Amino acid sequence: MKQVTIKEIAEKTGFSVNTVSRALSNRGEIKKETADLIRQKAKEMGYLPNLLARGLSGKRTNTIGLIMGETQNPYHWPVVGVIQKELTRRGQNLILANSEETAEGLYNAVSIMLSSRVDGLLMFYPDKGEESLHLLQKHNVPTVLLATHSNVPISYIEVDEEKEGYLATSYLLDRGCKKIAYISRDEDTLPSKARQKGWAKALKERGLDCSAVFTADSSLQGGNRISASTDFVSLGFDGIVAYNDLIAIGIMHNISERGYAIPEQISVIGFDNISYGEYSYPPLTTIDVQKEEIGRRAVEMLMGHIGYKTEYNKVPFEKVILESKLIVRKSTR
Amino acid sequence: MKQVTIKEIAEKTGFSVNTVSRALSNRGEIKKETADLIRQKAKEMGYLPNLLARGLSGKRTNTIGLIMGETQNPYHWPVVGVIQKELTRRGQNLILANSEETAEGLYNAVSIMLSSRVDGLLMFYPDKGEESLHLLQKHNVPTVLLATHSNVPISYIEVDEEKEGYLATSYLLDRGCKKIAYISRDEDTLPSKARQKGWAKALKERGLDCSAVFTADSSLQGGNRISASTDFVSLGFDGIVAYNDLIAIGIMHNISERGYAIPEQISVIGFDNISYGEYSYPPLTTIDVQKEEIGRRAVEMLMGHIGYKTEYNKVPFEKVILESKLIVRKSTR
DNA sequence: TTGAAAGCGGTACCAC
DNA sequence: GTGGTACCGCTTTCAA
Repeated sequence: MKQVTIKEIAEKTGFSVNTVSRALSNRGEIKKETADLIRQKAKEMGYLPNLLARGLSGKRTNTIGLIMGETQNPYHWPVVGVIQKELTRRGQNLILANSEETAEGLYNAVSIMLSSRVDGLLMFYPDKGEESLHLLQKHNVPTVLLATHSNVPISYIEVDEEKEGYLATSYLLDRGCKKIAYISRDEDTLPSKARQKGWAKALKERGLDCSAVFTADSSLQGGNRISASTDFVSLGFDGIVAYNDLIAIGIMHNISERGYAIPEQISVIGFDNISYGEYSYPPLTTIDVQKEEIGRRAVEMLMGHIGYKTEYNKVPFEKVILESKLIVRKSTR
Repeated sequence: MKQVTIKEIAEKTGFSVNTVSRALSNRGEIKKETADLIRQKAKEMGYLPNLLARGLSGKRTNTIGLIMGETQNPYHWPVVGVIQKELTRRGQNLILANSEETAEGLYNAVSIMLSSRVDGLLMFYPDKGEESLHLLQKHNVPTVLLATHSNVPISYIEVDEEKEGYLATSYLLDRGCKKIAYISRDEDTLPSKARQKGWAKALKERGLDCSAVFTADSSLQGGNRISASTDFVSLGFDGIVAYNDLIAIGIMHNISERGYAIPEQISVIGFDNISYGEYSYPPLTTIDVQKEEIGRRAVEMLMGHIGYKTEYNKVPFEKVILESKLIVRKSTR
């Protein structure tokens, strides 16, 4: 079907395109009856605004870009879910792209967003590809980083991962663990390093050795694999701090398969509090990151920045650090 | 930063906007040196095409819409993942919207897609809101439904859920189960009904009663809850066919907590083969739906339809039914 | 092979 | 309050 345009509505109603335009975007001075009549007619004709045209001529596109990385990590979805909801609620549309977790992929994704003339951008930043961030800055696009920060002054909502690592490790220590390994993620990312740092700090405080660092893919399989190739229990470990829940659950699976008892012989703790953790075997003790809150705050902050930008033509720098808390379940003694 | 336009490039290079346009979208006749020179200059100036303008004047937007429902169901993630990858590979952009799983939400989502002038649409159809589908038809937008079908002639990729239900139930029966319950999802959706039908068919074939239908939310919690309020084992059930893996895992969790042994006292089987299933306790026997394949085929089909439409100005109707297969793990005897 | 000019569907500014 | 009109940035005839 040929799309109905405001011009056609103008012809049918006898008003000018200008008047029709204002009636349909309820803006500017216009008599109420005129507006009602036009809207009525528009509805009848099945009019749907052309967002491309609107975005091209207007100052804003009412479109926000979201760049994801690991689509398969359950951690991200609750964040994406609230972002979607919050944006819809505010009448903003959403364009999605993926960084493929490479610098090049990120650059492409950012370029697409820029080309799409998004009003603002939300991204899970894979802490590589600073040039992408510079590009963003150059184009002056309001951006909020989700659950990370960068060296470039771009706003972000994040969590204090080092503190999380410290919190988790201290808990294991308090419960009597003596030899605790840290499982980092494959590509050493900022959050993984930060949690490791917190882990090391807690161990050092008690005069313990902090060299037992292993590496796994950020996935259930990754956890399973590292445990399959490394028999933590027989190596004398009685505690494992895994970079995230996915890895932790993978490890637990393998440890149980080997016939060891969790938490009696070894405690396992993860991070993120993904929904599945409550249903793993045993239910996973973890550090809860306020995922929904990250999404909500990020959208709020972004909208604020967009407003600020349209007013003063510069985008502010702002940051928020959210508190995480321990969720004790059954994988730790 | 002010965006660079082709007009500016035209001024700098001394060519006309037309020539620049063709050089940048490598289209039409143009001397190679001219093109190279223009592209070079464009790069230098940091030119990024304005997709809004391009979409407005051209025939296509190179943008595909994706409408999701349950963002939180892991079942969807791999599908979305490949869709994203496949679209990126083909230079297509992605707009995301959510139906909130209501007819109204779906209608809004579809409207946004139409307003965004997407070339094509992919959707997880929550089998309600036929009017949304009619709207789509009216606007002649190529659409492929993911993992469902509808009464409206719109193309789809789906699985034969009834057959799946039959397959799962028959397996339990073959392994000696005598009394098998079906857990449907809260809102009786098409796939849930279809699997139930298959379950009933298998039972009837053996002259068994098929009235034991319970209902749960499509979530881990939902499964846990129904099992918490209904002690299946003490009611004499020795088998459970759950609408999906999420519910199945939730139920297993609760059954284990009650102190019953799976599969010795009761077998549990799910559908979808989500990644958690391999790591649940016990590892879940399930029916594998080819999730990546659904995404891949859907994109392929959609692109085909878009091409067809630009040529003949009508969108074809096509359907694909994918085979599912049993994955035996440890939750069934 | 290249250029001029007319849209694409809206918005916004300036008259009336 | 309403209408005329010049754009927004790009593609697409049609000429040259």
